[in-house]
Amino acid sequence: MAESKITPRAENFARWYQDVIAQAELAEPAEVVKGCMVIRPNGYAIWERLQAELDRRFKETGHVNAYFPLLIPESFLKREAEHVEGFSPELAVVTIAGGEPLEERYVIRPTSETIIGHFYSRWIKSWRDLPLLINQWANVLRWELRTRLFLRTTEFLWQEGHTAHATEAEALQETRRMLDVYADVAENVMAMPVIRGLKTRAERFAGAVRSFCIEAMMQNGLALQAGTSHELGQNFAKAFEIRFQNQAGELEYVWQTSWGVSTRLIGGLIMVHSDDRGLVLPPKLAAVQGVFVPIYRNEEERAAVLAKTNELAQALRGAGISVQVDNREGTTPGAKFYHWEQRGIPLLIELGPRDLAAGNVVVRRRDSTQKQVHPAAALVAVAQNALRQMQADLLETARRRMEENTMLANSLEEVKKILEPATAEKGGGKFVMAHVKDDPACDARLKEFKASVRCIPLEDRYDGPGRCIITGEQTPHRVVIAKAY
RNA sequence: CGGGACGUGGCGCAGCCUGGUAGCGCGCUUGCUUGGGGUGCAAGAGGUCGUGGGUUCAAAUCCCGCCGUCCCGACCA
Repeated sequence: MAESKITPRAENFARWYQDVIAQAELAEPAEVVKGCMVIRPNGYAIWERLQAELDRRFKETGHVNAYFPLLIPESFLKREAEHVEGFSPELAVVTIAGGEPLEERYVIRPTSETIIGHFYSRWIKSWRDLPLLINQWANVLRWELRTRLFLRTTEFLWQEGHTAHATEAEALQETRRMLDVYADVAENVMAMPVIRGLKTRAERFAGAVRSFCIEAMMQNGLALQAGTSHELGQNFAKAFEIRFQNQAGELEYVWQTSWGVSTRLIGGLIMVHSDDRGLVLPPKLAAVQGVFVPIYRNEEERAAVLAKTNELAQALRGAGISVQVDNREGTTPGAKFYHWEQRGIPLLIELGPRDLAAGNVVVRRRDSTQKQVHPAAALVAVAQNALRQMQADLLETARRRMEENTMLANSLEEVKKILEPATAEKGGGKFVMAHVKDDPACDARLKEFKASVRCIPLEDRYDGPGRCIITGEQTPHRVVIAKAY
């Protein structure tokens, strides 16, 4: 905490981001393994809230949780050609165990398609076994060259859903359904607007037929892939011999999907909402939605103020709002205000002798600089309303920012010009909508100036055919181009 | 792996150029004080200066090696 009071983001966005994490006590770089992180209780509470929201939706869609091994025989990875090619550069491999070199090496899972495929081949025999809808909460490890807390760490926490279906149509439907679940959580829980889309062939998951994603815009205009849902076709089914007997008695390969979101979401949350005073948590994600700061000068006032504070806190809890009373001694109210602001608590509620005498409370929303005085008797309704409104406002603000920073371009030069000032600084980045063919050669051209096709949006507002700005060929869609994390 | 910077109490840094046996801010501990936006004062605890070697009467400081970290690029949820 101390002296660093959050670097103004305009000065250095990367530094600002790290400061928010530090001030809010969310995470630290691990000291033992390069590029890993220690998620502190404040950060983990956010993850638990996300888990709860996701799990609830998974249950509604009929998924069950299971767990598969951390170590995967290297030969499993090699069975799907594209998959191993895509992941081998970033694998950590176990070569020695029990004091001796292993005859077969194990990789630490970068994702679990292969080992789950291995078991699915044993579990699935009949059409009656389908669909198989399993989710796993796990840690995975990818030896990335560069890391950034939450956004790209060597080890990260995620959920990975792995499903098997009898038909291609059903698998596609599943892929889209889970993409919608992700968009729902991003927008309605995290208040982070996203664009649903399809990845280009160059960007799709190694081993997938098609990859769908949700893309979000950070406050500096850079893009963040916030979740993916893959249509795996029969690629892994063929590699792992996952077959079932259909109702006609014929043996068929299953159609699979996989989908995941990770602790990266927390990074996105920070970069979308937080400000120079620290973290900003949307009410639905805050484990603690409100904190009372009692104010008093002497024992008599202390007793009266604390009594009233506790009474109001109970009333809020009774209404389903999670609140805490900051009754620490030896810390001044001002210090407490800063403390909770940095940690993103949505509502700050002051109660002092003046309020007590007038029957009031002072309420401030984290996303506002204004204090508002309300009758204490109305606090429950005021708090409920404020939390609801704050949730809506955060989404609206972020959505407006994304729309205002999205522009159309009709040539590669225009794209380049729009993205040129894009640096790590606030407002530098943009989303550019342009016609680009789904062709690896086009992806390569954009890469020349560090941009990429983030997705081919599913929403139709930017839709419509046109000529590719690179090849001149007719393409059916405008795509989202941006610089990304 | 290329290009840059940096390793000094828990955190952030100064000291290094011009060698003389380590200092500041924050945090922490104790006491008083204060309390409606980071109270103030006082007294404390805490460091073999990343590491190995060299030069020297003497090295945080100069020289060489190694290790590690961060930033920029290639890779990527």
